[in-house]
Amino acid sequence: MSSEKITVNSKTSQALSGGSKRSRAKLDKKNAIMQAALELFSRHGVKGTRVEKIAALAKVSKTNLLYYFNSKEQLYIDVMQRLLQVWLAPLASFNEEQDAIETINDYIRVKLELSRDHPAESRLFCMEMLHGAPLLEDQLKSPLKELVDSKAAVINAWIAAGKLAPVDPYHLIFTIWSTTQHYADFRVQIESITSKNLDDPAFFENTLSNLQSIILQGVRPN
Amino acid sequence: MSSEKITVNSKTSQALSGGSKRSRAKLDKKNAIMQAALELFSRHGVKGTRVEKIAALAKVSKTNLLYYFNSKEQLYIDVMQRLLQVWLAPLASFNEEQDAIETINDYIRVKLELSRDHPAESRLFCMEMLHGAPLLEDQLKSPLKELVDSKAAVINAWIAAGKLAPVDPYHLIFTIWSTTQHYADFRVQIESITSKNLDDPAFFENTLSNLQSIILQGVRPN
DNA sequence: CACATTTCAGACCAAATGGTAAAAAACCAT
DNA sequence: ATGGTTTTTTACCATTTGGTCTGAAATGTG
Repeated sequence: MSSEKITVNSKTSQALSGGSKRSRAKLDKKNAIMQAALELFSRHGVKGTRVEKIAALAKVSKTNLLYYFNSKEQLYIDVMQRLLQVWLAPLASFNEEQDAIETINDYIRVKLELSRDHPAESRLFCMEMLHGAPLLEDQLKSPLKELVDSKAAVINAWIAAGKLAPVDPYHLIFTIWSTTQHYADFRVQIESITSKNLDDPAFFENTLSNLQSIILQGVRPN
Repeated sequence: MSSEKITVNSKTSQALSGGSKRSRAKLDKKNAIMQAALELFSRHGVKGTRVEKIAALAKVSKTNLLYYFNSKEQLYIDVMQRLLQVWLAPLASFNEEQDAIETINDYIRVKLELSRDHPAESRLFCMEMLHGAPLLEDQLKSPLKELVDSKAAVINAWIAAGKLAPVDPYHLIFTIWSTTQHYADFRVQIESITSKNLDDPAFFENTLSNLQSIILQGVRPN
């Protein structure tokens, strides 16, 4: 009860007086905690992560963490909430007026950059999916479907205009999602097999051009 | 100690007298437990799964489960062990003498069938990857790399013979893995967006032909 | 600078849960 | 049947761990 009120108050004060010394430190700390939580949740799952470990990684005490977030579950929800914003943004750039091939190439690049720069987000999203995405039911169901539907319409328009080969837009989107995210989620496997990782710029470019080539041209000769 | 001996004895008796009433029931029970464990582990992770729940799903008592498997961790290891055999088998069919296009098409189909028929296996494998695959370090590192290396050589031979467009074989394999497994691991998302699932034969064939088309021909027109 | 308010850390608690001990039941060969 | 072996159950324990309580320290303000 009381702690809930505190959380509400803190958010309000942040929103109102964004620059005070206190609320600044508070915000920094919350961010540090969420970052640490994201890292650990995405590796070990929510159940597999001890609050103590998150606190240690964020360099705060366990009690202090619980002061900012009412419970581990609440922290998880907050982390997922923020994650979704980052995660669903890139797709919005699909636009009928743009060049089809270029847009797809760019999208593949952006998604692969996300895998390189935000692997924890990718893993956590993936893990939530494996769990059956219980708490994304509302978040995802309606808004995501509408977003994808609208982008599928764009792709269909490209196809109708002869800019793309006939393909089911949904499967194309799934293909781009899966191939790019794979490099974050299955990183250990990929490193084990190739002895490289996406942080190596050469490997990144090589990966990118191969994915673009496969998705655009395919592997059939000629 | 003593329980370990029991396990060894039981395995021996199974191997020697495969048909006795007891060892038969025992084997059935172990299978039921492993199946239940696979299902729950793949959804909630090892930490997120209570032994009691596994037992309930397998219709045995918790203690009885612990009688067959020394610990939850041991059960997990056994489940992963069995899973790996199923999981890595299909790749072995790649063969230089076979037709390149046909082999790849077949492989995509087999992998997609696995996603349809063994989604729990796919999820558990995926989850283990997200965790950093700690216990696959030895299981996977060397054998898998060698297997993939040898198949990459086959693909390179196909390319040299003009049967395939020039592509990095590793990225091609990763692409096939990621796209097909995606339909098991992100099932909820895919169902949410398309309102279909792989168990629908029409959707399965549609998915299959789209994946084959993208990977072989790409989406660039003409 | 003194007082009120916010923030923190260490001790502590209680529930959840993996695992054990020992007895009871089921089973099988002789 | 019966003696011994294997499987199952009942009762229980010990640890882990999310979360709270309390007193102290830091902080901001009139």
